Amino acid sequence: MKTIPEACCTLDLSSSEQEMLLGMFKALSNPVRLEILKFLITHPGCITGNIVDHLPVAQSTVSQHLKVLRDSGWIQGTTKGPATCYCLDEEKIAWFKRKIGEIFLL
Amino acid sequence: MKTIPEACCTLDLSSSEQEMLLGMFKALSNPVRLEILKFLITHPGCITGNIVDHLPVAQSTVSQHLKVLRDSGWIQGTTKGPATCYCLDEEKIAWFKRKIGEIFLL
DNA sequence: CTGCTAAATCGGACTTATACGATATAATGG
DNA sequence: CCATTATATCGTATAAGTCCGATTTAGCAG
Repeated sequence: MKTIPEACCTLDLSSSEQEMLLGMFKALSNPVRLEILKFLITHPGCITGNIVDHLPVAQSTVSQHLKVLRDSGWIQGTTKGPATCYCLDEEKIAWFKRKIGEIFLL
Repeated sequence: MKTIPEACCTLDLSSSEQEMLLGMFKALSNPVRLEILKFLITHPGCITGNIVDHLPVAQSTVSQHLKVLRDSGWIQGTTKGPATCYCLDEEKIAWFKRKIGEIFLL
């Protein structure tokens, strides 16, 4: 027999927060993007070309992945002449960690 | 000119840990699965049918998503008669939070 | 303005993920 | 053993993601 259990607690997460979270999870659901993020953790301020040299994929592919990481909030890119310099987006990452902590109060 | 910056730090993450992390990110990269997880946070111990009633998708689809969430480590299912009772996998979630903290030491 | 370097975007083949209905499995009650 | 209830799995159509080479955009030096 199906008995719907009572909610044991509430969970407030606005739809924009949920969308943000979903985007951040989606961005890191790809092994190449996780590798790029790992590389940027140990090599902050790298340019696209450094990342291309470090990975076995084409330049255009890396560029697409960087866009996903930028759009989702994990990294920030700043133009330095003809190159683009990438760093972690510390504010968004701190937000992510905080939200995960709030959602999973174990 | 491309100058490869020095690594500013190390990041030790075994390949099995990385795979685990990737699987957990991948699992929550889908809006239906995020919704299921949210429901299980507020309604621990629900059975599949409760989740099916709560979402606008077919039973077979929910069952597939539950499998992904189980395989990735977010939830645990225990058989209770003909039904399956789902809860968060607190140990794995704690591991996830810890790893995220270790990786992003901001 | 021209040439050079770095990165981004486009177009397309190919792979993977998601959804559904139909069917199979599994426990329980009569 | 048969019917019922609850899930899980299968087959498959459609949608989304990934990759590459080719091209475009953008900054800078001469």
